[in-house]
Amino acid sequence: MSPDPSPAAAAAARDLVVVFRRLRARLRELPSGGLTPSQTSVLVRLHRDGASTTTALALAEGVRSQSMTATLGALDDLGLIERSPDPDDGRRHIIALSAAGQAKASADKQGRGEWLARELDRRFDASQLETINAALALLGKLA
Amino acid sequence: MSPDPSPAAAAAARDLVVVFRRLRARLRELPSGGLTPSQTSVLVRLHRDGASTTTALALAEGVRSQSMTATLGALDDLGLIERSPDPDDGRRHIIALSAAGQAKASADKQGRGEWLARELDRRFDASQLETINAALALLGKLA
DNA sequence: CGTATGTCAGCTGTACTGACATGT
DNA sequence: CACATGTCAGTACAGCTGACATAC
Repeated sequence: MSPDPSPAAAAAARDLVVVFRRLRARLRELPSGGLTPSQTSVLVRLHRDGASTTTALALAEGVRSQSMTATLGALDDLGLIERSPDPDDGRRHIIALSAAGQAKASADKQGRGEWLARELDRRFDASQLETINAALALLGKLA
Repeated sequence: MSPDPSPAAAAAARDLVVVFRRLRARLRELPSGGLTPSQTSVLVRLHRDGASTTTALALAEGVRSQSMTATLGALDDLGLIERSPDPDDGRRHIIALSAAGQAKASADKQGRGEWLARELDRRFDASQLETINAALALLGKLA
């Protein structure tokens, strides 16, 4: 018989899922230039951090490599990335933005890819952003 | 040409999706008694807040009524809820836990339904929980 | 040989839109 | 009549596991 959770913890647990579900729905209805949310996320990451590999991208996004393969396949079909063999390790492929991918990532700064960051700046001041980042750091430890 | 987002906002935007994706994956691998996360969420809500209707539950969970219908259909098939017509309004159905649903919701306090709340209590102190709740309140305004 | 990388195929969960029957 | 409630059907997205080829 474990004790009941504190009201603060119960409220947080209750709100976490709902808040995030609503944020995702909000993101989904933004202009995206025909890309899905996960595709946009990878495109923006490549633009920000430069070329990478399937496994590294999967780790950064918090998904399995098989899931990342699917996302990269879609981006490849759209001609937004280029997969070239790593000269140092034949198992690896270097994932880099194509010229079209570069252009799309830049254009997307006005769209979904950067919407959340701009919105956070628009709605919140520095101390509120600090609260959000502190909370994210805490929640990151749970996973 | 909008200005680049602040570093704090960019970091928050970057981490938000990944942290939540990992939390969901963590939740998914917990003992669930055969229920999916969305089913558990509705079951726990009915147990906590009492009987409701399809539309009210959809609002509370932040989804469309059609999506809630699917979740309720699954719970109904499992015999965990009962849908009875509202005597005051023939369009509405009262959604209530069955005896089996009551039992399952109680048992689930040790499982997924309450895991997050217990974990929050275990890992964090009152001021950290306050930070998390403050951040969730802020993020809720975005959606 | 065992290990790591990447891919393909198939499955599940979740929410969506559109269309519809029914009751207020 | 317009409007609200709930349902069914079809679709999209995103993650998963298992199996496999290839390279270290």
